[in-house]
Amino acid sequence: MKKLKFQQQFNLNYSLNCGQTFNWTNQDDCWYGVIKNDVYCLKQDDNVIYIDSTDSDCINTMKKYFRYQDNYELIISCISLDPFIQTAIQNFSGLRLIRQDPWECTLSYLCASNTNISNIRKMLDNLSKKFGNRLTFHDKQFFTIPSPSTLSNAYLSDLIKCKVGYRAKYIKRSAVFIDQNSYIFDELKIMNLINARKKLSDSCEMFGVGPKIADCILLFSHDMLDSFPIDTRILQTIKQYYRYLLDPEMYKIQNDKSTLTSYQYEYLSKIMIDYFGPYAGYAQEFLYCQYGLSDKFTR
DNA sequence: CTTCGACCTGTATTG
DNA sequence: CGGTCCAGGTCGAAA
Repeated sequence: MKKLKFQQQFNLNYSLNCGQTFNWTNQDDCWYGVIKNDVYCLKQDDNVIYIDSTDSDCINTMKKYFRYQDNYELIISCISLDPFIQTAIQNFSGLRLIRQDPWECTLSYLCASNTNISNIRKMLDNLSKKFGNRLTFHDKQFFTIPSPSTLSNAYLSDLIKCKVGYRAKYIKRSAVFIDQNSYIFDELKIMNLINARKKLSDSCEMFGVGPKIADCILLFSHDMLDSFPIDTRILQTIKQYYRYLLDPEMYKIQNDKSTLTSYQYEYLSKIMIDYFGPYAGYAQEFLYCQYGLSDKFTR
């Protein structure tokens, strides 16, 4: 059992359970999860997390994973721009962005289109059980996220058995592409958000990755903290609370159920990033959580 | 550029 | 108990 003390605010539950990452489970009063090829068991007490793991270097892994070096207070002060987000920040104080492995993140969000969080978890769980490596820890079984090369060799019919539906072909083709072009993730890291999003969603063979999922990949696994993924929740939030930021001439998103065109997406993204600034991604995460919370209360 | 429908699946909501 | 809708969107076709 090792300890990691955060100097600034940190909340393990919010950070692991807010829909950034999908392969942590709460068992026996402890968060269990797999990163790369190791199992981690995490508990929080005040600003200390207690770590039990198969990873001998788990402290450093956790520091990277939870963005230990981020100046949280500074980031919060940068994005605390209006009463609505201030409320969200208060409700979810200690929520942090997570730094995921790029392929794990890509696979997760390939599963995320047009579905809900519990289903995303199931899809990833099925994929890991069928194609990942089994790990044993605390007499429990865990499975690694399957590698690009494993999934590139998988039969489409076996992927479909994992209940991923029409996403199977996207997963297969993206796995083939990443397996053969793994340098792409390094290339993206030195690009700016706009170009990286364009590259991921348009110009490389990442089928199933549009602008929203590209933004998630860039925010959660490429350190692009300005990335502001716009999903249905965030779109509703913008419509309700940030409509005043929009140019009424540009804002023609009246019909509720229609999804954003890429042109509209890029416009809204630019507006929100201009507003929230270089840490817009943190703002997005608070707004995302706030929407889920208020949703529960109004039901 | 936009609009439209199709798309797997599981749960919740209707009637 | 069966239809229907919706959930962290994307793709391809059509005008």
